[in-house]
Amino acid sequence: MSASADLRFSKARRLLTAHDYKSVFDDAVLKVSCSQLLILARPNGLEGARLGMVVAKRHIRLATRRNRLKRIVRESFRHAQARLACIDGIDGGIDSVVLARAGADALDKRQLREHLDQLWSQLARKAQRRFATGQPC
RNA sequence: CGAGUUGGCCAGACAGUCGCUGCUGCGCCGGUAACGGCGGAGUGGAGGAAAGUCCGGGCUCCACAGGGCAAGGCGCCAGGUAACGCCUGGGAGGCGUGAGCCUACGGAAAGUGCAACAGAAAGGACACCGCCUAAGUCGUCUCUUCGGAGCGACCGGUAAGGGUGAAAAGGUGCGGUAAGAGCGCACCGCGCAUCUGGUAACAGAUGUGGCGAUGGUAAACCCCGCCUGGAGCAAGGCCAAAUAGGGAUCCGGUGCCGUGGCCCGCGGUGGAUCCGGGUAGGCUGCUUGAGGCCUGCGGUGACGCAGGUCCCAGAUGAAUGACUGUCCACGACAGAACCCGGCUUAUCGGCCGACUCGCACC
Repeated sequence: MSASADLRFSKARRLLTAHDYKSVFDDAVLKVSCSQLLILARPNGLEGARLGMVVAKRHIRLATRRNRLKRIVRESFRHAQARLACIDGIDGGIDSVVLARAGADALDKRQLREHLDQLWSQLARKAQRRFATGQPC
């Protein structure tokens, strides 16, 4: 099957351990954001993109709102992952961590999806500019 | 029909597509195997509060002879329960026309404390304005039938009335009296005794006391009775890379270093295996339970007993979502994290049962 048709989101597509998260935070060469969200990312050298999330209780108090936000982020990543899996100049996909800022739960789901889709496009373009110039990773 | 009380139930529905996760088959790959990975199928997948973490248990580890003290909690009576601060039934007091609702509801004749302002006085009544002048004393007063009478003062009596206050020392009425007073009586209240009903809380009746015995406050100290060891699933158990240091056994026909003039010896150093240790990580605990539903029986009820039947989340960077369409009442509060029983708080609406009041009609 082709990567572009793959909309699944198995465990191979997620950051699972504290190590995975730490390596993204320590080497976040890519960064895109809006007022409610921040995405840090780096190439992972693996086949396919991976997603992690940090939604702090400090910023979003209610568990229901946190769950809702995570679901929306996962869903948008699921649809956007093909763009992050094959980027010119990178051998493999990129790891991303989505951080929620205070007020992220004030957006409705449609607004959130729009913001996220924009951010994923920005991230793909940035990655392409950063690495397509021949700079090895 | 309207207004209300109370008990219980539901928590948008359906279809399609794309996803997540537990379980059970299937196929392929790796592996001696246990098992792991990938693909695909079927099937299960948040709540009435999952919440607050306020109580009570189970479970686990630690501690523990017994008794006392301290500290904290609870507090009408009886029952239910694994247990409770919960629930049920009953009593008492309060609220409501009523159905019903509310109550931290033990003790103030063991002690200590507290009560602003007002008021004379706030706790063994010491009376401010009043009321009274019977008994006693006095008078240079008035009258006199010469016995006294009146008036005034003193000595006193009193707690009816006024006023203050949240509260003023039983209440109301009649008698009584100089005026008054449980001083006497009737009824009510209160205390005590006996009897009756009730398991009891308590209620009723009768008698009795004469109420200066016993004002309030114990979510003030306190007293009495009962209860309570500590920590929590990051509990606890198992596997175990790495790494520090450790123990045992074996191996070189005994190397190297030290001690020494040299040999033996002694100490250190090497390799292998095993033990122990336990970090990262993984597994387990982890969902079959004081379990749900149905029927019958016992009980006013909470609930209990018996039989039948069902298996109904188990994630772990953390699963229930997204999109499209149709319909309607246009969808609130809100997300399991070891598990139960409660309480409390949040909440759009809807459904069912029982009962009360008002109006209309028969």
